[in-house]
Amino acid sequence: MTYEDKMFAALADPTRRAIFERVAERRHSVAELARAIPVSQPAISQHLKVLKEARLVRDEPSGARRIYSVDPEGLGPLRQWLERFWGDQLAAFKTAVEGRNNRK
Amino acid sequence: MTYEDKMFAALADPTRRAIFERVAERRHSVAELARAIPVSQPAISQHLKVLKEARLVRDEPSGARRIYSVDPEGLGPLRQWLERFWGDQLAAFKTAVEGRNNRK
DNA sequence: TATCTTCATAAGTCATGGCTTATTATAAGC
DNA sequence: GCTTATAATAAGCCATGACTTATGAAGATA
Repeated sequence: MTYEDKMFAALADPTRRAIFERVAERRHSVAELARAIPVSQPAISQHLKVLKEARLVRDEPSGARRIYSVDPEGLGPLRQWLERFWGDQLAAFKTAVEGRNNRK
Repeated sequence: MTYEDKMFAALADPTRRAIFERVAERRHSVAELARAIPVSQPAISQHLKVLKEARLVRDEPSGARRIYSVDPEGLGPLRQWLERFWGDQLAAFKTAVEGRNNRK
């Protein structure tokens, strides 16, 4: 599975996106996330594992805790993917408008 | 389920992304997509339904065929979501670098 | 009208994924 | 050293989702 696949798959789950969004805001320990989000601690750990394998978050030990933070370059591939289509989309919009006009 | 949820879920599947990418390039009929992508025609239709409900593609009848094209504004929400984090990501990168420097 | 094409839907199968509880490992604090 | 806190992993459950074949509806073509 490519990283692109993993990234899209990781962001597909709402709970996991919620975790990512919190981590993006500021670094969190697992327990903090488990307190903030209504799923069990193991569920949080499992989601973090998926996010980590998609290179969206990093982790760092801090005593008994493990601090998760955003991988700074994590969303790069998503941005690149999006930009591949952004120009195309504008072009498509243009031709769509033109098509509508021609049809009249 | 919100449109944001639907959009991320729709883009999570590789086959469905492949369909979207082809449709983004140029408009396709269902049969064309079924010829190009190694799944059955019903599978294509099912994927297109998901993409349509996520507002990523539009369809238009053309005789017995049905032509699918990109919804010009379809990726807008994804772009907005991404931009929410892009600044944060750069900031996080900055603080990460600073943290590394301070630690030395 | 009869046939062929195109596409959507129905129904069923199978794998995956998100969740839980139970358990274990490691570090901190008394 | 013992207990408490933190987090990862294991095992199992259940819903969802991606696919298939079968079928039916609607338009094109003869």
